[in-house]
Amino acid sequence: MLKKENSNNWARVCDSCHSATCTVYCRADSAYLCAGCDARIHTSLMASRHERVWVCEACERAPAAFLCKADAASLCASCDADIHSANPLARRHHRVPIMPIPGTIYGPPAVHTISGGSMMIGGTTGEGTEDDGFLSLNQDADDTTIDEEDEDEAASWLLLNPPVKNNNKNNNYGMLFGGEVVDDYLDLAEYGGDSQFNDQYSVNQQQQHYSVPQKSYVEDSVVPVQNGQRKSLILYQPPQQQQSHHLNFQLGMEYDNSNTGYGYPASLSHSVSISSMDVSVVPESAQSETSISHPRPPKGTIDLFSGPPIQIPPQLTPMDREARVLRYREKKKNRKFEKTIRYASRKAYAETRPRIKGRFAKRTDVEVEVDQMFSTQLMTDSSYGIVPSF
DNA sequence: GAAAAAATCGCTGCCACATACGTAG
DNA sequence: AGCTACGTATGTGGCAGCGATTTTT
Repeated sequence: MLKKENSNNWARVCDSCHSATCTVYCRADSAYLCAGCDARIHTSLMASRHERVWVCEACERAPAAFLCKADAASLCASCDADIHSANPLARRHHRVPIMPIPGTIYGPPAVHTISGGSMMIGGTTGEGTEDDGFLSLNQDADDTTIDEEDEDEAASWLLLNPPVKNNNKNNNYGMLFGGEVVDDYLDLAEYGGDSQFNDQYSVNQQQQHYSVPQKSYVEDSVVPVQNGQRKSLILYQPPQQQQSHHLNFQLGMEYDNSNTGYGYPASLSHSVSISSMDVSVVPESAQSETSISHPRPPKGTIDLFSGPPIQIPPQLTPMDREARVLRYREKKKNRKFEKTIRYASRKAYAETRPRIKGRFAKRTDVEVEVDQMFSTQLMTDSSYGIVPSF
């Protein structure tokens, strides 16, 4: 909805080149700059310290004042007021004051000087990984937007703490270290299904290894909900776990908390809050695990979900944060959106099954006989049997 | 420009039944 | 421990229906 207004002819042009549409506003220079000019001007160390903010994505004429999480858009005060007073739904959009863009966003990565999750609000961190998109000069504005969203999404993960449901007195759940989230959060559904419970971190081990999932058929990734359900969960953290740990980061590696039997309780959900573009079809079992926001606790168990939300403030170091963002991006890149067929035999049967308006219909006796004859003949002709399940 | 209508899009539930899985004997 | 029988749960695809969103009038 914001983009409609972007197409107008009133977008402010770059004060430097006077040709391209501006994307950032430099407060030090009091200048609106396009991506190219901003990169050129602010690549030097001194200039990179200029405080800049994104230009409002709606009017493209004023510095952004707020970041709307729902729209993933930076908006000036005027547009923010207009857009978010339009209807009750819009009013509920979570907006935060926009933060200045740290360092140089187009050149080499800026040195991390900001710690903690709140640095993410502006949508940039100056990270310099090859694919993080911050950003080469050749990349266009769309890429910028995508990377903003990507970064913001990653940030939203980092800002949250994972739920830990304490129903096993011997487990530390492998989820928290010094108030921070261990792998399972960013590695949600790395292998899907039960396998996520195998992701473990060994406090006293320095070596890392992959936890081989027992059921590896679900490869889909799950983006965690940005707020709401998971936030409201109670975190438990054994005191000794708070002391220290090594975050032996390697891209794509799984941590191993071997002294945890299960990283997650089975009833814990990975709620999904993603756009329709990000929706991937997953097997029903996996889907159910990821879509039930508040599973009803079994009888005799304590409902840890019903209490007031308790949040432990994030204590991420910049290195931790960077590691997680990288891991998040890696996983996002490897996400699979195809539907995973677990049982080919069932697929084969479903495809041959008679339907009425798309629904499976009962087979008549004649159809059953014909089908049996057909399948028998096939077996004799080509040794065709039941499609093996996998 | 605003409002209403129409069109489009995306998600969800339903159905039957072979197969997987768990339990008891 | 291994086997069998039985009951229950799961997964599969295409369509209708619904709500949300976008486009047209």
